[in-house]
Formats: sequence, C-alpha cells, structure tokens
Amino acid sequence: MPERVDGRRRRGDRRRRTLLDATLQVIGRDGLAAVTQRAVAAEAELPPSAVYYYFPTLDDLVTAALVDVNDRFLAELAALPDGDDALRAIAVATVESTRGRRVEVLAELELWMLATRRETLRGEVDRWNAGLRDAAARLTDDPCAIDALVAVLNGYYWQAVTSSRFGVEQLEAILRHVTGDRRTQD
Amino acid sequence: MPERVDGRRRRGDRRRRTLLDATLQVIGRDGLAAVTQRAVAAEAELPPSAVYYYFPTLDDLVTAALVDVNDRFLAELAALPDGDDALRAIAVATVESTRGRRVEVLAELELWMLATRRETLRGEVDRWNAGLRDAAARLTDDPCAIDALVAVLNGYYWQAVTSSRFGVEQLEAILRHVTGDRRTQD
DNA sequence: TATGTTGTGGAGCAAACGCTCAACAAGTGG
DNA sequence: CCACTTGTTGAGCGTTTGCTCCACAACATA
Repeated sequence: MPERVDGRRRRGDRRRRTLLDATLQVIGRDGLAAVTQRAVAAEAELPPSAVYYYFPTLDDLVTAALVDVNDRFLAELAALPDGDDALRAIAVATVESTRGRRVEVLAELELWMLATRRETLRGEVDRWNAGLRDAAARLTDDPCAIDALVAVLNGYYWQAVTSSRFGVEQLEAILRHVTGDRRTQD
Repeated sequence: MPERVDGRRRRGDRRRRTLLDATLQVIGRDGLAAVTQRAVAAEAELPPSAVYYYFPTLDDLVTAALVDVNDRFLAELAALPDGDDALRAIAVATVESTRGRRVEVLAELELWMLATRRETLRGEVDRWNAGLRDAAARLTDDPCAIDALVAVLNGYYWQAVTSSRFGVEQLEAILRHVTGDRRTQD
C-alpha cells in the first residue's frame, strides 16, 4: 500500500532533507561554528525562515544532521560482505568513504567533538563504536586484536582527513598486520 | 646573564600567557565556536580589550593557542625514555595525558579539525605526525607496524576523549600486539 | 623632573546573530 | 464554493559578535 500522503507534507519532507544535507555541507566545509540560520539557508537555497519552520532551534538542526550522517555511515559498514574478502572489503570501503566524501567525514568527526560535550549525543558515539567493533570482529576472534582494529580504523579516519595520503594497499597491509595475517602484498 | 628586561614587557608576557591558557580552556570546555573576545577575557579575568592588544585578531589568538598546546604535547612525547621500557612508557604517558588533561586533548583535537581548513596550520599537523612516528619507531623497525602504531595512537586519543574507558593495561596490550611482542600480561 | 615608550581598559560602532511573528500561499476534504 | 490544515515567507526584535578608538596609567631613560 503506497500510503497516500498529503502532497504538502511530501514537499515539506523534501525541504527538510535539503536542510539536513546543507547543514552537513556547511559543517564539513567551514566547521560547526559556521552553522547559522543564514548560512544553512543560503547553502540550501531556501529563505532563512524556513530553517525555523522545520527545526525548533539551530541546535536541533545540528543534532538531526549528525544523527543522519551517523546512520548512513553505519548502514554502509553493516552492508559490507562477510567471509573471506571481509578484510579487503573493509579496507576498500574505508578508503573509498574518505576519498569521495571528505566533507561528510569531516562533519562526522565534528559530531564526536560535539558529543563529548552534549549528553544527548553520547548515544550516537556508542552506536558508532559498536558498529565499528562489529565490523572488526569479523576479521579476528582475538579481543586484543579487535581493540587494535577499532583504534586503527578510528585513527585512519582521523589521518585520512588531516594528512590524507593513505592508499588502499597501505591500509589493507596494516589491517593484515594487526589481525596476524602475515600474507605478503603483491 | 639574566638579560635585564623591561618590567612592563615581563608583565605583558605574563598576560599573554594567561590569555593563551584561557583560550585553550575555553576551546576544550565549550569548543572552537565558543571562542569570543568576551569569553576568553572572562576566563582569563582580564578586560575584553586586552585580547586585541596582544593578538591582532581572534584568529591569531586561536592559532597561537593551538601551536602552544602542540608544542607541549610534542615535548612530552620526545622526552619519553628510550630502551626496554619504551613501550610501557608510551602507554603510560598516553593514558596519563588523556586522563589528567582532557581539556587540553580536546583542544588539540580541535586543532586538527581547524588545520584541515587552514593552510597556515597544516605544518602543525605534520609536526605532530612526525613526532608520533618518531615515538612509534622506537618500538619496532617494521614500517607497516609503525604505520599501525601511529594509527592506533591517533585512534586512542580519539576514543579516550569520546568514550573514555581505556586503561593502561589495555593500551599496552594493544601496542604489544601490534609490535609483535606476544609476551602475556600479568 | 620632563619625554618617550609600553601597557591598559571602558565606550561604542557596524555587522551578524538566534529567533519570533503575523500575513499569506497552497493544498485537502466537504 | 467553503472552512480547515499545512507550508512559506519577509520584516524585524533584542542580543552578541569582532574589532576600533582614545584617554590614561605605568614604567624606562635622561
């Protein structure tokens, strides 16, 4: 059943999404401090007052945008194939997600900074860590290696955005090193 | 030779330092967005106009503060003992520096976010990575392991500040795992 | 003491800020 | 057509922002 919805609501939801995307773009490009009613509205090509129609306060906008980007990252992580190629798949996906979407990754990182100060966002950090741990647990059973993998992946996101010169091969080699898979690279 | 200096300049330098410390405190506590002339002045218990006497713009203040915290972290890293206990020393120092100085670590992390957008701060990130790599290179010769160690340590700072539940033993075990030292923990 | 240098801080301006509001357009159901 | 709901918007309020300015205090040199 296609669930006949109000045409007005449908368009409204689209504008809501546009605002969310614009917010992520602003955060990733200019940082959290640059998120203002005017800046987001300009990025979304919407009148400034639209912001406060869809979100009670600017803070709610930011929170919603960050939950949104977390959702997408975790969905991507969870969708990765299991089995033999799991390690390479994680390496490829991680490198891909930082190469093509630098802005989103930067926004995601700013979420964490914010989450350390906002009690309400703490849950999002836990979700991220749990998702990452699940992915790491597919590569090894050694709990210590899992810890190391989670740290490596977190560190990778960090370095990729700041110094950005890691390739797939390098990351894959590191992951293999940590999991104890001493197979050499071609 | 004690280098007889102008008493006015001496007091001025002290106020400069006070402003730098206050800035780091504000950044660590409330984030980069909270750094305003009034907020920093209040934190330093100085009149607002003092800020613009010592720093041309707010941006210069922030930059100076972040270079400052980088200096201190790197000095600490470089001062770590070499030799047999190097690994444990790094683990202990890393955990210590995140436990006792959460605010400074948070400020340091914000440097990175800023550095990705500010060309002038790019050098500071390179300094940090080089320092970290030097420390890691004392633990192993395997270049792949060094990469892994740098990523792990970066990831650790990240996790320590956001989820904060890593102990010395856990970090030490991870480092040993990555360096290939399979010695069991007591 | 007189003269120059350095440090100090309150007042305040122009711009940008978060946010409210009241008027209006667009769509829905009868 | 009609009420009714929902979406949309420009004007603008009170506040805060980054930053300037200028009168003046503190100190150094002579």
